[in-house]
Amino acid sequence: MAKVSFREQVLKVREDAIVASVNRLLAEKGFDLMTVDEVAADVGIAKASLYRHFASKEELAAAAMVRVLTLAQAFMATLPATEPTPLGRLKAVARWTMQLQLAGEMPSLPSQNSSLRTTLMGHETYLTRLNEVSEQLGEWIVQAQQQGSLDDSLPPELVLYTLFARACDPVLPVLKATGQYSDERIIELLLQTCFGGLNGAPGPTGT
Amino acid sequence: MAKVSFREQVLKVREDAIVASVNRLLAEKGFDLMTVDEVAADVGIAKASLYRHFASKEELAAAAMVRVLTLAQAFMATLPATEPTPLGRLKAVARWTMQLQLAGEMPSLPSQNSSLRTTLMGHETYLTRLNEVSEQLGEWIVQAQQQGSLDDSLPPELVLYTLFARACDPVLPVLKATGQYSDERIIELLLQTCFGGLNGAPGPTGT
DNA sequence: GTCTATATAGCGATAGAC
DNA sequence: GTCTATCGCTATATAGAC
Repeated sequence: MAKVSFREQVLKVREDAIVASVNRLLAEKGFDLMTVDEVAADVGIAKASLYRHFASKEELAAAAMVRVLTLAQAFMATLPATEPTPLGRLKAVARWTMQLQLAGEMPSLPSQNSSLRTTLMGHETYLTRLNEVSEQLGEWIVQAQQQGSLDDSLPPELVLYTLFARACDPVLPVLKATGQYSDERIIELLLQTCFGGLNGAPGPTGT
Repeated sequence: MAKVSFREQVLKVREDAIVASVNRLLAEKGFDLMTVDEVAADVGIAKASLYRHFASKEELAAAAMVRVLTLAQAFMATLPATEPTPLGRLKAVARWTMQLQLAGEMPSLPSQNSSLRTTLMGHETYLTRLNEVSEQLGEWIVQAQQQGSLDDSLPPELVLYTLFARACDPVLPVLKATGQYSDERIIELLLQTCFGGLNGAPGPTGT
């Protein structure tokens, strides 16, 4: 295992550079508009060389998703030390995803592209990472509901899906485009609408 | 003006059929994956005939958006008779958009496709309709905030964008795909998370 | 393993007959 | 105004030299 380490490390560095480019381009243009030629040009290699590392455009996107999920896992692992409450950790994760989006590093995949979904649903590493992240979040969600800091009338999976959806909420780029708000203010506003809702927390709920 | 009415009415019926097909296909596959060949096949005419009515694929999508916005306007015009409060009207609109999505008739446009955005930003009818709908919603938003039924610390435009975003929220199809919830339940859950937030209304806000 | 050059295919749009 | 047939372009993916 240590024998081929040098060549393999060089390879890994190259592939990391590729995935980083893919990640940025996915965030900037989305999967459908991103072309493999662009990726190759951005990395500075020929397209054919790219296909030596990844079998298809879909595999490139999957690698970028794995990268982001791994980053999320690393961030979540630090939270028990800084955030004492489950709700605090969930909000910290939501804030982290929004910061990623503001930084132009949140890959955006169309929910409808079937060839891409097929690849993702057959991609073991992606599924594993997604599962691990979901498990950890689900744990915190249930704990927050038990503490009464999250609405326990909501199915935990709905809360999970909502957090995933807010990670790529189109409201964020629209707010950003108005130029009226600082990045910090955008994040605070979106956290407010996500967790507190539009009604406002202490006010009336009904009607 | 009355002279050509018959031929023009025939034309209009044909075009309505085209736009209805486009609307359904946009909801089903999204703009990027929808092909003009499919539209022609769905309507039952040749592609060249389609291009006699609409200049481009982007114009087709714009027509579908105008259709939906017009339907929304018609629905909103009925609300003062049935919904006494501004918040009630906003919730009714949100519910209506979710029903449209559940019915498979909410066209989904990518927020990133630039050629499409260019066409939309130059499409007078679309811009007018969009403006009218936004104006009416904005009015109700401000009223609801004044009554204390919507959080008045949120910029009204943020509330507006949020309502637009929830109209095509990806959480809805995901919930639907689990098969665990009735359509009515899905709508209630999403209204709850949108207006009441994840925290739950009477509970603690901070942390 | 990286390159240049090319195969292959799908799609938006149009020509031209009727 | 509708059709069939086709153009022209772009993008994924691959062949083959080095």
